[in-house]
Amino acid sequence: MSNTPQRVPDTKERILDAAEKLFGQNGFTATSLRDITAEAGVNLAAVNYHFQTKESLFEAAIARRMEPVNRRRIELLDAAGANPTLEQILLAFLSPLFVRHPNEAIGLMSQILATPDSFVRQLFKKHLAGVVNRFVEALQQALPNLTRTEILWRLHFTAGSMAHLMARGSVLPEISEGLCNPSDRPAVLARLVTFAAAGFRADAWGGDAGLGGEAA
Amino acid sequence: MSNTPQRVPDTKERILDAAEKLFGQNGFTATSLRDITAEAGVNLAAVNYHFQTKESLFEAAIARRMEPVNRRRIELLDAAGANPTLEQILLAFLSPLFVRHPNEAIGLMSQILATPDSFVRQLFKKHLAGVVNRFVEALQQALPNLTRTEILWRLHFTAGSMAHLMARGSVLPEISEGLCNPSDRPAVLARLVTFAAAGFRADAWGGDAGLGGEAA
DNA sequence: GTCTATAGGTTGATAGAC
DNA sequence: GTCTATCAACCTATAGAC
Repeated sequence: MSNTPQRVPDTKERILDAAEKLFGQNGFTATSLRDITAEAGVNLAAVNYHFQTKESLFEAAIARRMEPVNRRRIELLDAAGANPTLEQILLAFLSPLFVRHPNEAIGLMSQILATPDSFVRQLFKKHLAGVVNRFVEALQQALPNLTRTEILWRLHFTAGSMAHLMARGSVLPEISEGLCNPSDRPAVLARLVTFAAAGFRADAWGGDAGLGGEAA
Repeated sequence: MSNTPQRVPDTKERILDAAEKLFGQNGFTATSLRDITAEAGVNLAAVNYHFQTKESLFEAAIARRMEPVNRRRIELLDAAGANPTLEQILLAFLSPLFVRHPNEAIGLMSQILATPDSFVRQLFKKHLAGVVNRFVEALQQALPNLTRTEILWRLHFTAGSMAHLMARGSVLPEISEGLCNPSDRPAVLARLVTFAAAGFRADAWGGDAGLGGEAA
Protein backbone atom coordinates (compact mmCIF):
# COMPACT_ATOMS: atom_id res chain seq x y z
CA MET A 1 0.00 0.00 0.00
CA SER A 2 2.99 2.28 -0.07
CA ASN A 3 3.05 2.60 -3.85
CA THR A 4 -0.46 1.98 -5.10
CA PRO A 5 -0.97 2.99 -8.76
CA GLN A 6 -3.38 5.83 -7.97
CA ARG A 7 -1.33 7.41 -5.18
CA VAL A 8 -1.67 11.05 -4.30
CA PRO A 9 1.27 13.14 -5.60
CA ASP A 10 3.84 13.92 -2.94
CA THR A 11 5.22 17.38 -2.30
CA LYS A 12 8.12 17.07 -4.71
CA GLU A 13 5.84 15.98 -7.52
CA ARG A 14 3.28 18.66 -6.77
CA ILE A 15 6.01 21.27 -7.02
CA LEU A 16 7.12 19.86 -10.36
CA ASP A 17 3.54 19.89 -11.66
CA ALA A 18 3.02 23.50 -10.62
CA ALA A 19 6.41 24.58 -11.96
CA GLU A 20 5.70 22.91 -15.28
CA LYS A 21 2.38 24.67 -15.59
CA LEU A 22 3.50 28.14 -14.57
CA PHE A 23 6.92 28.16 -16.22
CA GLY A 24 5.20 26.97 -19.37
CA GLN A 25 2.61 29.70 -19.24
CA ASN A 26 4.73 32.65 -18.20
CA GLY A 27 8.34 31.74 -18.67
CA PHE A 28 11.20 31.40 -16.22
CA THR A 29 11.79 34.91 -14.97
CA ALA A 30 8.14 35.91 -14.89
CA THR A 31 7.30 33.01 -12.59
CA SER A 32 8.20 33.37 -8.92
CA LEU A 33 8.76 30.52 -6.51
CA ARG A 34 5.88 31.92 -4.52
CA ASP A 35 3.59 31.54 -7.53
CA ILE A 36 4.67 27.93 -7.77
CA THR A 37 4.26 27.05 -4.12
CA ALA A 38 0.87 28.75 -4.04
CA GLU A 39 -0.27 26.74 -7.06
CA ALA A 40 1.11 23.53 -5.58
CA GLY A 41 -0.33 24.22 -2.15
CA VAL A 42 2.99 23.66 -0.44
CA ASN A 43 5.29 25.75 1.65
CA LEU A 44 7.81 28.08 0.10
CA ALA A 45 10.75 26.48 1.87
CA ALA A 46 9.85 23.09 0.42
CA VAL A 47 11.05 24.07 -3.02
CA ASN A 48 14.49 24.92 -1.74
CA TYR A 49 14.58 21.75 0.31
CA HIS A 50 13.76 19.55 -2.68
CA PHE A 51 15.38 21.48 -5.52
CA GLN A 52 17.91 23.87 -3.95
CA THR A 53 17.53 26.66 -6.52
CA LYS A 54 14.95 28.01 -8.92
CA GLU A 55 17.22 27.20 -11.84
CA SER A 56 17.59 23.54 -10.97
CA LEU A 57 13.83 23.29 -10.46
CA PHE A 58 13.41 24.56 -14.01
CA GLU A 59 15.90 22.00 -15.27
CA ALA A 60 14.17 19.21 -13.39
CA ALA A 61 10.78 20.20 -14.75
CA ILE A 62 12.09 20.18 -18.29
CA ALA A 63 14.02 16.95 -17.97
CA ARG A 64 10.96 15.14 -16.62
CA ARG A 65 9.08 15.72 -19.88
CA MET A 66 11.94 15.89 -22.35
CA GLU A 67 13.35 12.47 -21.61
CA PRO A 68 10.22 10.44 -22.39
CA VAL A 69 9.64 12.51 -25.54
CA ASN A 70 13.13 11.81 -26.80
CA ARG A 71 12.86 8.12 -25.89
CA ARG A 72 9.60 7.89 -27.82
CA ARG A 73 11.14 9.65 -30.81
CA ILE A 74 13.90 7.07 -31.07
CA GLU A 75 11.42 4.24 -30.49
CA LEU A 76 9.24 5.43 -33.36
CA LEU A 77 12.20 5.93 -35.63
CA ASP A 78 13.45 2.43 -34.88
CA ALA A 79 9.98 0.99 -35.39
CA ALA A 80 9.88 2.49 -38.88
CA GLY A 81 12.60 0.08 -39.99
CA ALA A 82 15.85 0.50 -41.86
CA ASN A 83 14.49 2.66 -44.65
CA PRO A 84 11.85 4.93 -43.18
CA THR A 85 9.94 7.29 -45.44
CA LEU A 86 10.24 11.04 -44.96
CA GLU A 87 6.76 11.14 -43.44
CA GLN A 88 7.65 8.38 -40.99
CA ILE A 89 10.75 10.26 -39.89
CA LEU A 90 8.87 13.50 -39.40
CA LEU A 91 6.10 11.73 -37.50
CA ALA A 92 8.65 10.10 -35.23
CA PHE A 93 10.19 13.48 -34.51
CA LEU A 94 7.00 15.47 -34.06
CA SER A 95 4.24 13.21 -32.81
CA PRO A 96 5.68 12.63 -29.30
CA LEU A 97 5.22 16.35 -28.72
CA PHE A 98 1.51 16.09 -29.41
CA VAL A 99 0.53 13.82 -26.54
CA ARG A 100 -1.51 15.58 -23.92
CA HIS A 101 -0.03 15.92 -20.49
CA PRO A 102 -1.97 16.93 -17.40
CA ASN A 103 -0.35 20.32 -17.19
CA GLU A 104 0.35 20.92 -20.87
CA ALA A 105 4.05 20.17 -20.62
CA ILE A 106 4.32 21.33 -24.20
CA GLY A 107 4.23 24.95 -23.15
CA LEU A 108 7.17 24.32 -20.89
CA MET A 109 9.31 22.99 -23.68
CA SER A 110 8.36 25.82 -25.97
CA GLN A 111 9.67 28.16 -23.31
CA ILE A 112 13.09 26.62 -23.65
CA LEU A 113 13.25 28.03 -27.13
CA ALA A 114 12.28 31.43 -25.82
CA THR A 115 14.70 31.59 -22.91
CA PRO A 116 17.91 33.21 -24.01
CA ASP A 117 20.09 32.51 -21.02
CA SER A 118 23.02 30.29 -21.69
CA PHE A 119 22.19 27.68 -19.09
CA VAL A 120 18.97 26.87 -20.89
CA ARG A 121 20.71 26.60 -24.21
CA GLN A 122 23.17 24.16 -22.73
CA LEU A 123 20.35 22.16 -21.26
CA PHE A 124 18.60 22.11 -24.61
CA LYS A 125 21.73 20.93 -26.35
CA LYS A 126 22.39 18.32 -23.69
CA HIS A 127 18.96 16.78 -24.15
CA LEU A 128 18.70 17.11 -27.91
CA ALA A 129 22.08 16.80 -29.55
CA GLY A 130 22.04 13.02 -29.76
CA VAL A 131 18.47 12.84 -30.98
CA VAL A 132 19.06 15.45 -33.66
CA ASN A 133 22.08 13.58 -34.99
CA ARG A 134 20.06 10.39 -35.24
CA PHE A 135 17.30 12.14 -37.17
CA VAL A 136 19.69 13.96 -39.48
CA GLU A 137 21.16 10.61 -40.44
CA ALA A 138 17.73 9.19 -41.20
CA LEU A 139 16.81 12.26 -43.22
CA GLN A 140 20.00 12.05 -45.23
CA GLN A 141 19.19 8.48 -46.10
CA ALA A 142 15.64 9.37 -47.16
CA LEU A 143 16.74 12.46 -49.10
CA PRO A 144 20.08 11.61 -50.70
CA ASN A 145 19.97 14.69 -52.93
CA LEU A 146 20.22 17.06 -49.98
CA THR A 147 23.45 17.99 -48.27
CA ARG A 148 23.75 17.67 -44.51
CA THR A 149 23.76 21.46 -44.33
CA GLU A 150 20.49 21.69 -46.19
CA ILE A 151 18.90 19.05 -43.97
CA LEU A 152 19.97 20.89 -40.83
CA TRP A 153 18.46 24.12 -42.11
CA ARG A 154 15.19 22.47 -42.94
CA LEU A 155 15.05 20.64 -39.64
CA HIS A 156 15.55 24.01 -37.98
CA PHE A 157 12.64 25.45 -39.97
CA THR A 158 10.47 22.47 -39.02
CA ALA A 159 11.38 22.78 -35.36
CA GLY A 160 10.44 26.45 -35.61
CA SER A 161 7.00 25.66 -36.98
CA MET A 162 6.53 23.17 -34.17
CA ALA A 163 7.80 25.53 -31.49
CA HIS A 164 5.62 28.34 -32.71
CA LEU A 165 2.66 25.99 -32.68
CA MET A 166 3.38 25.03 -29.08
CA ALA A 167 4.04 28.56 -27.92
CA ARG A 168 1.47 30.52 -29.89
CA GLY A 169 -1.03 28.00 -31.19
CA SER A 170 -3.56 29.31 -28.72
CA VAL A 171 -3.83 32.63 -30.55
CA LEU A 172 -4.67 30.99 -33.87
CA PRO A 173 -8.41 30.75 -33.32
CA GLU A 174 -8.41 34.49 -32.65
CA ILE A 175 -6.41 35.64 -35.66
CA SER A 176 -8.05 33.11 -37.98
CA GLU A 177 -11.53 34.09 -36.79
CA GLY A 178 -12.27 30.54 -35.77
CA LEU A 179 -11.02 28.84 -38.91
CA CYS A 180 -7.99 27.19 -37.32
CA ASN A 181 -8.54 24.91 -34.35
CA PRO A 182 -5.28 23.83 -32.67
CA SER A 183 -7.04 21.52 -30.24
CA ASP A 184 -7.70 18.94 -32.96
CA ARG A 185 -4.23 17.51 -32.50
CA PRO A 186 -4.24 14.69 -35.05
CA ALA A 187 -5.31 17.13 -37.74
CA VAL A 188 -2.70 19.68 -36.73
CA LEU A 189 0.02 17.05 -36.69
CA ALA A 190 -0.99 15.84 -40.14
CA ARG A 191 -0.96 19.41 -41.47
CA LEU A 192 2.46 20.08 -40.02
CA VAL A 193 3.90 16.86 -41.41
CA THR A 194 2.43 17.62 -44.84
CA PHE A 195 3.89 21.12 -44.84
CA ALA A 196 7.33 20.08 -43.58
CA ALA A 197 7.60 17.05 -45.85
CA ALA A 198 6.97 19.21 -48.90
CA GLY A 199 9.55 21.70 -47.65
CA PHE A 200 12.11 18.93 -47.23
CA ARG A 201 11.43 17.62 -50.72
CA ALA A 202 11.99 21.00 -52.38
CA ASP A 203 14.94 21.25 -54.73
CA ALA A 204 17.99 22.41 -52.82
CA TRP A 205 18.88 26.03 -53.13
CA GLY A 206 22.04 26.12 -55.22
CA GLY A 207 23.56 29.49 -54.37
CA ASP A 208 21.16 31.81 -56.11
CA ALA A 209 17.79 30.98 -57.58
CA GLY A 210 16.63 34.45 -58.52
CA LEU A 211 15.69 35.17 -54.94
CA GLY A 212 18.71 37.34 -54.34
CA GLY A 213 17.77 40.48 -52.50
CA GLU A 214 14.16 41.46 -52.55
CA ALA A 215 11.01 40.93 -54.55
CA ALA A 216 10.30 42.57 -57.92
CA MET B 1 22.10 72.53 -37.58
CA SER B 2 19.35 71.30 -35.30
CA ASN B 3 18.66 68.17 -37.29
CA THR B 4 21.82 67.25 -39.13
CA PRO B 5 21.79 63.71 -40.58
CA GLN B 6 24.53 62.43 -38.27
CA ARG B 7 23.18 63.88 -35.00
CA VAL B 8 23.94 62.28 -31.68
CA PRO B 9 20.99 60.31 -30.31
CA ASP B 10 19.07 62.10 -27.58
CA THR B 11 18.12 60.56 -24.27
CA LYS B 12 14.81 59.18 -25.45
CA GLU B 13 16.38 57.50 -28.43
CA ARG B 14 19.26 56.11 -26.40
CA ILE B 15 16.76 54.53 -24.05
CA LEU B 16 14.89 52.99 -26.97
CA ASP B 17 18.12 51.63 -28.43
CA ALA B 18 19.16 50.07 -25.14
CA ALA B 19 15.67 48.70 -24.50
CA GLU B 20 15.56 47.16 -27.94
CA LYS B 21 18.89 45.47 -27.43
CA LEU B 22 18.29 44.15 -23.93
CA PHE B 23 14.63 43.21 -24.27
CA GLY B 24 15.59 41.38 -27.44
CA GLN B 25 18.38 39.49 -25.76
CA ASN B 26 16.79 38.62 -22.46
CA GLY B 27 13.08 39.18 -22.75
CA PHE B 28 10.75 41.54 -20.96
CA THR B 29 10.73 40.35 -17.37
CA ALA B 30 14.40 39.42 -17.26
CA THR B 31 15.41 42.94 -18.26
CA SER B 32 15.26 45.61 -15.57
CA LEU B 33 14.96 49.31 -16.16
CA ARG B 34 18.31 49.64 -14.40
CA ASP B 35 19.89 47.37 -17.00
CA ILE B 36 18.48 49.61 -19.69
CA THR B 37 19.51 52.92 -18.17
CA ALA B 38 22.99 51.56 -17.48
CA GLU B 39 23.34 50.41 -21.08
CA ALA B 40 22.01 53.73 -22.35
CA GLY B 41 24.15 55.77 -19.98
CA VAL B 42 21.18 57.76 -18.74
CA ASN B 43 19.53 58.24 -15.41
CA LEU B 44 16.96 55.81 -14.11
CA ALA B 45 14.30 58.47 -13.71
CA ALA B 46 14.61 59.44 -17.37
CA VAL B 47 12.86 56.31 -18.50
CA ASN B 48 9.81 57.08 -16.43
CA TYR B 49 9.85 60.68 -17.59
CA HIS B 50 9.88 59.70 -21.27
CA PHE B 51 7.90 56.46 -21.21
CA GLN B 52 5.94 56.40 -17.92
CA THR B 53 6.07 52.62 -17.40
CA LYS B 54 8.23 49.67 -18.34
CA GLU B 55 5.37 48.17 -20.31
CA SER B 56 4.86 51.20 -22.51
CA LEU B 57 8.60 51.39 -23.11
CA PHE B 58 8.42 47.82 -24.40
CA GLU B 59 5.51 48.73 -26.64
CA ALA B 60 7.33 51.78 -27.96
CA ALA B 61 10.45 49.78 -28.70
CA ILE B 62 8.47 47.21 -30.63
CA ALA B 63 6.36 49.73 -32.52
CA ARG B 64 9.45 51.61 -33.65
CA ARG B 65 10.66 48.56 -35.60
CA MET B 66 7.40 46.87 -36.41
CA GLU B 67 5.85 49.76 -38.26
CA PRO B 68 8.55 50.17 -40.93
CA VAL B 69 8.66 46.40 -41.40
CA ASN B 70 4.94 46.22 -42.04
CA ARG B 71 5.04 49.26 -44.31
CA ARG B 72 7.80 47.63 -46.33
CA ARG B 73 5.86 44.37 -46.53
CA ILE B 74 2.89 46.09 -48.10
CA GLU B 75 5.17 48.10 -50.40
CA LEU B 76 6.83 44.96 -51.71
CA LEU B 77 3.54 43.17 -52.13
CA ASP B 78 2.14 46.11 -54.08
CA ALA B 79 5.30 46.31 -56.17
CA ALA B 80 4.83 42.68 -57.21
CA GLY B 81 1.75 43.64 -59.19
CA ALA B 82 -1.77 42.27 -59.38
CA ASN B 83 -0.81 38.62 -59.72
CA PRO B 84 2.28 38.03 -57.60
CA THR B 85 3.90 34.61 -57.58
CA LEU B 86 4.04 32.62 -54.38
CA GLU B 87 7.74 33.38 -54.05
CA GLN B 88 7.13 37.11 -54.46
CA ILE B 89 4.49 37.02 -51.74
CA LEU B 90 6.72 35.14 -49.34
CA LEU B 91 9.64 37.46 -50.06
CA ALA B 92 7.46 40.48 -49.41
CA PHE B 93 6.41 38.99 -46.09
CA LEU B 94 9.80 37.76 -44.92
CA SER B 95 12.54 39.91 -46.43
CA PRO B 96 11.78 43.09 -44.41
CA LEU B 97 12.69 41.10 -41.31
CA PHE B 98 16.15 40.39 -42.68
CA VAL B 99 17.46 43.93 -42.81
CA ARG B 100 20.14 44.59 -40.27
CA HIS B 101 19.45 47.12 -37.60
CA PRO B 102 22.05 48.63 -35.31
CA ASN B 103 20.85 46.74 -32.28
CA GLU B 104 19.46 43.64 -33.95
CA ALA B 105 15.86 44.69 -33.65
CA ILE B 106 14.96 41.26 -34.90
CA GLY B 107 15.59 39.73 -31.50
CA LEU B 108 13.11 42.12 -30.02
CA MET B 109 10.33 41.04 -32.30
CA SER B 110 11.08 37.39 -31.75
CA GLN B 111 10.54 38.05 -28.05
CA ILE B 112 7.00 39.09 -28.78
CA LEU B 113 6.27 35.55 -29.77
CA ALA B 114 7.79 34.30 -26.56
CA THR B 115 6.04 36.66 -24.18
CA PRO B 116 2.84 35.10 -22.97
CA ASP B 117 1.23 38.05 -21.29
CA SER B 118 -1.95 39.25 -22.84
CA PHE B 119 -0.84 42.81 -23.39
CA VAL B 120 1.86 41.64 -25.76
CA ARG B 121 -0.54 39.44 -27.66
CA GLN B 122 -2.86 42.38 -28.11
CA LEU B 123 -0.02 44.53 -29.28
CA PHE B 124 1.04 41.83 -31.72
CA LYS B 125 -2.45 41.53 -33.08
CA LYS B 126 -2.84 45.29 -33.29
CA HIS B 127 0.27 45.61 -35.44
CA LEU B 128 -0.21 42.51 -37.56
CA ALA B 129 -3.88 41.78 -38.12
CA GLY B 130 -4.21 44.05 -41.15
CA VAL B 131 -1.00 42.89 -42.74
CA VAL B 132 -1.88 39.23 -42.30
CA ASN B 133 -5.25 39.71 -43.93
CA ARG B 134 -3.65 41.37 -46.91
CA PHE B 135 -1.18 38.51 -47.33
CA VAL B 136 -3.80 35.81 -46.89
CA GLU B 137 -5.74 37.37 -49.75
CA ALA B 138 -2.68 37.38 -51.98
CA LEU B 139 -1.89 33.79 -51.06
CA GLN B 140 -5.43 32.68 -51.83
CA GLN B 141 -5.15 34.23 -55.25
CA ALA B 142 -1.81 32.51 -55.91
CA LEU B 143 -2.99 29.17 -54.53
CA PRO B 144 -6.65 28.79 -55.50
CA ASN B 145 -6.70 25.12 -54.55
CA LEU B 146 -6.14 25.89 -50.87
CA THR B 147 -8.86 26.89 -48.46
CA ARG B 148 -8.42 29.99 -46.35
CA THR B 149 -8.05 27.71 -43.33
CA GLU B 150 -5.21 25.82 -44.96
CA ILE B 151 -3.46 29.06 -45.92
CA LEU B 152 -3.71 30.39 -42.39
CA TRP B 153 -2.20 27.19 -41.01
CA ARG B 154 0.68 27.29 -43.44
CA LEU B 155 1.30 30.97 -42.81
CA HIS B 156 1.47 30.12 -39.13
CA PHE B 157 4.04 27.41 -39.83
CA THR B 158 6.05 29.84 -41.95
CA ALA B 159 5.95 32.51 -39.27
CA GLY B 160 7.16 29.89 -36.82
CA SER B 161 10.16 29.03 -38.96
CA MET B 162 10.94 32.71 -39.21
CA ALA B 163 10.47 33.38 -35.50
CA HIS B 164 12.62 30.41 -34.56
CA LEU B 165 15.27 31.66 -36.92
CA MET B 166 15.21 35.09 -35.28
CA ALA B 167 15.13 33.78 -31.75
CA ARG B 168 17.44 30.77 -31.99
CA GLY B 169 19.39 31.18 -35.20
CA SER B 170 22.46 31.98 -33.18
CA VAL B 171 22.67 28.43 -31.85
CA LEU B 172 22.66 26.89 -35.31
CA PRO B 173 26.42 27.12 -35.91
CA GLU B 174 26.89 25.23 -32.65
CA ILE B 175 24.47 22.38 -33.22
CA SER B 176 25.37 22.08 -36.90
CA GLU B 177 29.07 22.03 -36.13
CA GLY B 178 29.65 25.03 -38.34
CA LEU B 179 27.65 23.84 -41.34
CA CYS B 180 24.87 26.39 -41.00
CA ASN B 181 25.78 30.06 -41.02
CA PRO B 182 22.85 32.33 -40.16
CA SER B 183 24.81 35.51 -40.76
CA ASP B 184 24.67 35.01 -44.53
CA ARG B 185 21.25 36.60 -44.64
CA PRO B 186 20.48 36.46 -48.35
CA ALA B 187 21.22 32.74 -48.37
CA VAL B 188 19.11 32.13 -45.28
CA LEU B 189 16.22 34.11 -46.74
CA ALA B 190 16.41 32.14 -49.98
CA ARG B 191 16.45 28.85 -48.08
CA LEU B 192 13.47 29.84 -45.98
CA VAL B 193 11.47 30.97 -49.01
CA THR B 194 12.30 27.75 -50.84
CA PHE B 195 11.19 25.66 -47.88
CA ALA B 196 8.01 27.60 -47.20
CA ALA B 197 7.01 27.84 -50.87
CA ALA B 198 7.21 24.07 -51.22
CA GLY B 199 5.18 23.67 -48.04
CA PHE B 200 2.49 26.01 -49.37
CA ARG B 201 2.33 24.12 -52.65
CA ALA B 202 1.78 20.74 -50.99
CA ASP B 203 -1.55 19.07 -51.66
CA ALA B 204 -4.02 20.07 -48.99
CA TRP B 205 -4.64 17.59 -46.24
CA GLY B 206 -8.11 16.25 -46.80
CA GLY B 207 -9.10 14.85 -43.44
CA ASP B 208 -6.88 11.80 -43.19
CA ALA B 209 -3.98 10.90 -45.39
CA GLY B 210 -2.72 7.86 -43.54
CA LEU B 211 -1.02 10.02 -40.97
CA GLY B 212 -3.64 9.36 -38.36
CA GLY B 213 -2.05 8.70 -35.01
CA GLU B 214 1.57 7.67 -35.03
CA ALA B 215 4.14 6.21 -37.33
CA ALA B 216 4.16 2.55 -38.33
C1' DG C 1 14.82 67.63 -18.82
C1' DT C 2 17.88 65.70 -15.74
C1' DC C 3 19.33 64.52 -11.35
C1' DT C 4 19.26 62.39 -6.06
C1' DA C 5 16.84 60.07 -2.81
C1' DT C 6 13.60 57.08 -1.38
C1' DA C 7 9.18 54.97 -0.90
C1' DG C 8 6.88 50.61 -1.15
C1' DG C 9 6.86 46.11 -2.71
C1' DT C 10 8.67 41.61 -4.38
C1' DT C 11 12.16 38.37 -4.92
C1' DG C 12 15.36 33.97 -3.94
C1' DA C 13 17.27 31.80 -0.34
C1' DT C 14 18.18 30.43 4.53
C1' DA C 15 18.01 29.68 9.71
C1' DG C 16 16.04 27.21 13.06
C1' DA C 17 11.89 25.28 15.67
C1' DC C 18 9.12 21.15 15.40
C1' DG D 1 10.19 16.81 5.76
C1' DT D 2 7.55 20.65 6.79
C1' DC D 3 6.74 24.89 8.91
C1' DT D 4 7.46 30.31 10.43
C1' DA D 5 10.15 34.12 10.26
C1' DT D 6 13.42 36.79 8.23
C1' DC D 7 17.45 38.61 5.60
C1' DA D 8 19.57 40.99 1.99
C1' DA D 9 19.03 42.25 -2.54
C1' DC D 10 16.49 43.79 -6.09
C1' DC D 11 12.69 45.95 -8.46
C1' DT D 12 9.32 49.88 -10.47
C1' DA D 13 7.82 54.18 -9.78
C1' DT D 14 7.64 58.79 -7.82
C1' DA D 15 8.67 63.13 -5.22
C1' DG D 16 11.12 67.11 -5.35
C1' DA D 17 15.56 69.92 -5.90
C1' DC D 18 17.95 72.11 -9.68
